[in-house]
Amino acid sequence: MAKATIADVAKYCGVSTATVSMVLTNKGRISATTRERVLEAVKELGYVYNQAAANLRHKRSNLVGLVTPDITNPFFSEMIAGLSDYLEEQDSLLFLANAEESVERQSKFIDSLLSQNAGGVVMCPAMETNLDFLETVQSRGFPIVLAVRPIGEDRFDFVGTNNFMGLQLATEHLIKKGHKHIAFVGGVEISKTRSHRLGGYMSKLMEHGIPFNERYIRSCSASRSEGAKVTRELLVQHPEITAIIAYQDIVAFGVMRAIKDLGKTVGKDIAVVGFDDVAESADTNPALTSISVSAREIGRAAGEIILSRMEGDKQPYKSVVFPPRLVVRRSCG
DNA sequence: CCGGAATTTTCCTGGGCCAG
DNA sequence: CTGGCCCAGGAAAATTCCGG
Repeated sequence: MAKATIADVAKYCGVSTATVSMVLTNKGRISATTRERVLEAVKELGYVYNQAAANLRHKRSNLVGLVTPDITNPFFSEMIAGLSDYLEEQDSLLFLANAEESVERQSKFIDSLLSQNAGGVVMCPAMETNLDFLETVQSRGFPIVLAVRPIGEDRFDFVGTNNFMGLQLATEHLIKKGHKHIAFVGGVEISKTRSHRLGGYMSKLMEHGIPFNERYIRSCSASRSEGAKVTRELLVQHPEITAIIAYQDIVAFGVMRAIKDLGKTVGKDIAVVGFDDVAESADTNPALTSISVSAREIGRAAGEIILSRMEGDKQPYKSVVFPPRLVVRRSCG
């Protein structure tokens, strides 16, 4: 049995499809009796409003795509929660893609968004993303909002945080507590975000006349185990280190584990600061001091921009940058 | 009988029109 | 006026058509 359409409803109660449509959308002038009959027929036939057909008619779409490099990363989960909250409030729908840092998967996803008549996309672009491709897509009327990953802010709308400042806050905090041997663990070398954070770190060292030691800088992928592994090596080679700033909280969890494994105490022997202020960070033992970047807010703001672009907002590209905050917990003593 | 061309179907909307 | 219908219109798949 085929799905009921507006025509079935119309036939069932002896009116035209136009009338049914007007009842369903609360437009036009419909008598109360007709309205009731139509609604009853809808219930009787189990008719479900076909939004896709309506969008086709309107030449618009309520579908928004989201590309993330890693949905298992709690930072992105938070961001997605913010975005999907907002879209839901606005009766829009989210299409999610987990691109895993693959440029191919990313562009394939954009192709399917286009063919699904989606209205736009929020992207946390993969690290080697080709901006020309995105710009072409955008110039053909498919709005794109870049989020989190700071690349090409001047050619697209952007929502994110100030990574430079975030690491300045973290570094400053540790320096004020008297630390001189502060390491930086995590992130992958090609990441622009990482360079910004490193920049913030170095600027504060310099400001306080602390020599920069490149052996204190270690990269690793975004996982606990990697963070732990790298930290074990680091601490064995450099026992003078008294503080570690992790590129992100997940890595910080690994850092803390490694410190414990080496028989030292987090917050007493070695201070740890994370980045992202993921929910779990308040619950670790000791709780993790972290840089909060309001991932939810970033998600919401991205949603606001993409929907307004989809409605034809032609203003120049804008950047919304949420200032990071230092959240002090026990991991720094 | 084939392959490409033309038409219909699928869904819904809304301006304009018409009959009480 | 009021209440309701006609019909075009939009993309692509499904179907029909038609000349060779």
